[in-house]
Amino acid sequence: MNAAIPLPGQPVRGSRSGAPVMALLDLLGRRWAMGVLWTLAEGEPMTFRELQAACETISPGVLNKRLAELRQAGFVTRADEGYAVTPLGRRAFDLIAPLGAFAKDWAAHLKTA
Amino acid sequence: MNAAIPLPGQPVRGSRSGAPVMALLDLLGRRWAMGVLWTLAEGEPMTFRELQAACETISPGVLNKRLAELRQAGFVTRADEGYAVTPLGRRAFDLIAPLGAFAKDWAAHLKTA
DNA sequence: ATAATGTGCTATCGAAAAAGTAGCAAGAGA
DNA sequence: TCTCTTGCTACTTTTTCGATAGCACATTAT
Repeated sequence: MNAAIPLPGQPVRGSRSGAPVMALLDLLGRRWAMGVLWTLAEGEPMTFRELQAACETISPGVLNKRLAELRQAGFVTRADEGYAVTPLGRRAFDLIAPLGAFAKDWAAHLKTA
Repeated sequence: MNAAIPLPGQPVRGSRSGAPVMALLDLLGRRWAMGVLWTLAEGEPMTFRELQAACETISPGVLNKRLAELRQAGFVTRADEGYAVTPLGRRAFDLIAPLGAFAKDWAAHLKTA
């Protein structure tokens, strides 16, 4: 019934002791988690439906769940104008942002190989 | 029987056009994908069972599947001594490595808040 | 006042993925 | 040959996801 949100210090996937990085990987490794953060960071603030449309194929139930998790993790907040990333969430996004450029190299690499 | 692995240029979660970054987020956003890459990058080369033990709670079926995906994506190879990351996989790891330090800040932030 | 429309979700249900456990085939060593 | 290790595969249960329907509330239009 309850799906616990991975938090540092508690047993999570990959670590019974809840090593912070494993808790983070568990949280961000859930389907759509990084996609939502990525999309929101590029277009905040966004309403629920805007976010849903931007993600193209996400279902409302999953979006709602990911938003709840990201909010509890302190990465996202909800203001009057819609959802936005917190300063902490912005830092997280800044860390995964370079993946964009890398992904292009990766695509090129796959074509060659 | 075969679950397609996300590739740039093909429809993936978050993008019908297969934007490289979305394909990458789909691939790495699968359960355990980043954890396996992380663990392997820190201890390569590793045998199947070493990797399994290092991940503590992964099941062999999932590990096998993630390894197959990561190999097809060009991030991991299999040599005589065991599994290892490719130069491309190393680059990917280098990008997510800063998450380790960030995770500690995040843990501290959650305690304060 | 009433109806129509938009927003933010929640509910439901079948499908897919992951967790947990058993065990097998192949090779090494005793 | 018997045993042990390695690298998986198979199977069953549990969890998560995906897709769709639709409800409560607010706003605007008639």
